[in-house]
Amino acid sequence: MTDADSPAKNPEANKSGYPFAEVESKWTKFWFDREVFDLDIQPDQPRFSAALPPPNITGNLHMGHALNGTLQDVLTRFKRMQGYSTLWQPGTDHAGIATQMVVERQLAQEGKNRRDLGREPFIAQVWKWREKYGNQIMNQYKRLGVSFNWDRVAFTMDPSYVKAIYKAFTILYNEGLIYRGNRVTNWCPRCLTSVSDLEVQHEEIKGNLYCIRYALEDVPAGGPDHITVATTRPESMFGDVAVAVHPKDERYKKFIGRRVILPIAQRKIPVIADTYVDREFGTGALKITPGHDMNDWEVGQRHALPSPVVIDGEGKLLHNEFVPRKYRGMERFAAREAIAADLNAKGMMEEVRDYVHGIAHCDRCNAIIEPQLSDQWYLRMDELAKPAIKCVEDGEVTFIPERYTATYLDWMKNIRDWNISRQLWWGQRIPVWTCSSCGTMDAFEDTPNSCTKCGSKLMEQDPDVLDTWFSSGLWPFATLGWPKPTLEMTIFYPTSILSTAREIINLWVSRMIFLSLKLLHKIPFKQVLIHPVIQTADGKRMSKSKGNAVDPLEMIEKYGADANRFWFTSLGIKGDQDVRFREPKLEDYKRFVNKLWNAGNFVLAQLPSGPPRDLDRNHLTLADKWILHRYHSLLKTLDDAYANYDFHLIAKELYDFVWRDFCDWYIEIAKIQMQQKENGNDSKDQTRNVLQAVFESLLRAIHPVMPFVTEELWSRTPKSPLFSKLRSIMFAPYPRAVPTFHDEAAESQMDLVIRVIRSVRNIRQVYGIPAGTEITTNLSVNEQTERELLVRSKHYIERLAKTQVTMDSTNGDSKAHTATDSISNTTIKVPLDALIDVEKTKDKLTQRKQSIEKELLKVEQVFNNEEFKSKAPPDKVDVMQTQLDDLNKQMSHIKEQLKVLG
RNA sequence: GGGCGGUUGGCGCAGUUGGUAGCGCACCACUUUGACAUAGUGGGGGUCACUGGUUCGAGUCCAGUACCGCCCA
Repeated sequence: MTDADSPAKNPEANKSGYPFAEVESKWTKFWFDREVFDLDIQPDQPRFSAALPPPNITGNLHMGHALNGTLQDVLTRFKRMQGYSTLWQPGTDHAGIATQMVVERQLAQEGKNRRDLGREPFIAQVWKWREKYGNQIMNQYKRLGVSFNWDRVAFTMDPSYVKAIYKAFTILYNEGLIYRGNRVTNWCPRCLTSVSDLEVQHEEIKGNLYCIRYALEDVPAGGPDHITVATTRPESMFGDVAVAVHPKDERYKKFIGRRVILPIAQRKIPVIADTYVDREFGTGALKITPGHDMNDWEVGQRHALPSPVVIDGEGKLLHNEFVPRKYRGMERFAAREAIAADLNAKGMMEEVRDYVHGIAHCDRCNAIIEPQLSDQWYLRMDELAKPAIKCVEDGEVTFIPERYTATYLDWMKNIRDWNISRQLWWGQRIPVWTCSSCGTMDAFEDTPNSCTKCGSKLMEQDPDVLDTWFSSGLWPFATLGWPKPTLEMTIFYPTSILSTAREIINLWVSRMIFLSLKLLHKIPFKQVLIHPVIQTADGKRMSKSKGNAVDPLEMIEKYGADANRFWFTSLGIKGDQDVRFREPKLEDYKRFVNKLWNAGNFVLAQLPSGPPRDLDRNHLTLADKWILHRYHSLLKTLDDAYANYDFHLIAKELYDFVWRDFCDWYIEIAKIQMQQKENGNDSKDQTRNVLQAVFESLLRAIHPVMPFVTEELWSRTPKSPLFSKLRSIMFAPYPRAVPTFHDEAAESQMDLVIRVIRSVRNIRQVYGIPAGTEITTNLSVNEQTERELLVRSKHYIERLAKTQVTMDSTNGDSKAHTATDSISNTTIKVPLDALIDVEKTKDKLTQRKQSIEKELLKVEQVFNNEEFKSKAPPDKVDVMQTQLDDLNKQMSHIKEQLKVLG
């Protein structure tokens, strides 16, 4: 920093307002050069720790990241300033499917695919990609000014991290919690892998309900010759093994146990009874296709039926004995059309109805999921879920807002076994080896040299990789070095909070909880903060594919990081579950930063260089006491707001204090005081001391929310030598409310002065008195202390209401036109003389009279109710009485004035 | 189908334990006064979605209805 950088000494810089881009790049560089973000463990201090939900390496920073990053940063900076030893763990996850897809797309452009390359070279290619682009999102976070421990950015494919995963896997495997299962899973025919229940999105699709006739093998005399089956998926019919009806369905009872002939294929299949069938759906008769439907698979298991597979991994009909020759190799939707047409031609298609239903889509590529029978690794959930439910029910882990507890518990209590294998190459390969000689299969933390049973060197590793969520499920402890007993684990685990989006509660939060409880016998975090979702201005979900997503980096460039952070903070935690993006808000907060900047430059210009002097508490003016009182009240409110994660309150309170109390009132009064001789002393020095004390401390109070502008201003603010030694404002103590600054009297006295000032300003405007015109205000006060207060505060009123003030003067009473108002025990009179337009004034007064009448009516209604007086608490009655008196007084003044005007 | 949110001036939202409805933007009028026109000052604008209940008193508590949205099946 040189003097030339200082806008306070460079008026030209002021013209364009706060130069956020320069300030941000300057301090980002400074912070990283000085390594302020490196972990600094102070074992004897209280601890605060959090793990950043690791973004996907293929991703770019979006609004959700920016919001969540800001909220965590606000908390972390706050705790750090409060003296906590803090750890905020950043990093990324390897995103199996997403990353593999990106690299495969790259290969496709060169006309290659991953199989041409082979597994090892392909993985090498992915690593190359990751070295080049994988840290993009972390760099984008820098623009937000987040105070991660940047020296410890982690990655789920780091060697130490992979060790943790293999450790976790073998523990679970050896306890029999991981098993190989053959069942129907969600299969993505585009990604060519299975995915878990949570990785499919149900979307409403307009389709058809096909009602197909399955002929009965033996037609009973006089009876129908077929059963009509309703299905949305005729293409899977060659895999049918039964027709199911409800056992109590009178229509079909007589067919149970008989056989029908599968159309086209001409295979005979039984009619079975199962309560799974919904009698209301379609015709009440269902085709059962265990190889391609999860519910059908369960029905098939119950009835010991086979599970033929008729569609392959790419969604094409198979070349096997179940599929008639004509359809083999046909794409599933083409096959649907062809089969429907053929059934129709044969008179087997009874009806085709329009039908809207939810269809599972792949979360990653949006292809329609093909449920398919396959061998997968599963994590057995019933035993793992129990303690995970208990720790939340017992309040060991709490959700904020509390209502998300229900979301979590509901999921945990109905949890199903988790498919943890993926048919991909990018990821942690499942650490299970099978001996080619003796067939022994086992899990290993490290690659085995030979079979533990027969000693053979011919060991073959399972080809699949683990679900990415399995690895991110270990995030809070694997990043701290588990299973090694590190200092970080001892000090910072369990972490203090986890802040994340609600859509990820089941996908990630729940998995971290049960894995941590199982592997470490500890909860991973004490609190889970669920932040709102940012929607578009018209309340739609932002999505890249729809092109309606707002880029936070663009917004940072346009409005500055601090303005964006202030906005994110104002969105809070406890309010709505959804909030809307509205650019004008960023404009507002940009102005707010500018306001603080300008106020800062004014204050700094007033202060002498060198360390500040202590406040002389015995020589404070009313306004001094008032601003100190207001400031310490603010600190108290902020303290409570932080404790409750009321982020929107933090933003609102800071905004109001800076703009209203500090700028509008105190700075304006400080200007007066710095010109005024008071009690024979020059009050300038004392006012400067108050300005310095409040402003310097205020910067620290704002810092967690807006690190850049506060760092810049604080670096130029005179402060105690102790503070001057610090590398950054982020290491300065967060200000605490000091009770001795609490001053109710100053609050109410200043409030009265402000109301008098406002009354005079109002008279000026209401009567259309031009700004340049001199006016005189006469105050008559029928109460001694109030009178003394106003005499003492005369200079504030004169300057801020632009008027001369006389006390108890009769001068002006003789004038024809006088504006009158009353506040508390004070009557305010402004002689208007020929300054006004009589008709216009009468209109205004009549208007005002009407609005007071309205208010009076309301208050009187309450007050005249006898039951109110007898049943309401006395202090409430007093308040009402005062209100009533005030309104009556105002009313009589208006009536008087109207009379005067004729 | 189950669970959960929301509905307050033109727009976006605040409203802690029930006690004359607030804020920002926009709007109208006045002001370029030495921190700031990205500003200052004043003003207009709402029967708090609807119905019923509890209460002296309901935006606030209870029950139901409607609409919008989210999650799970």
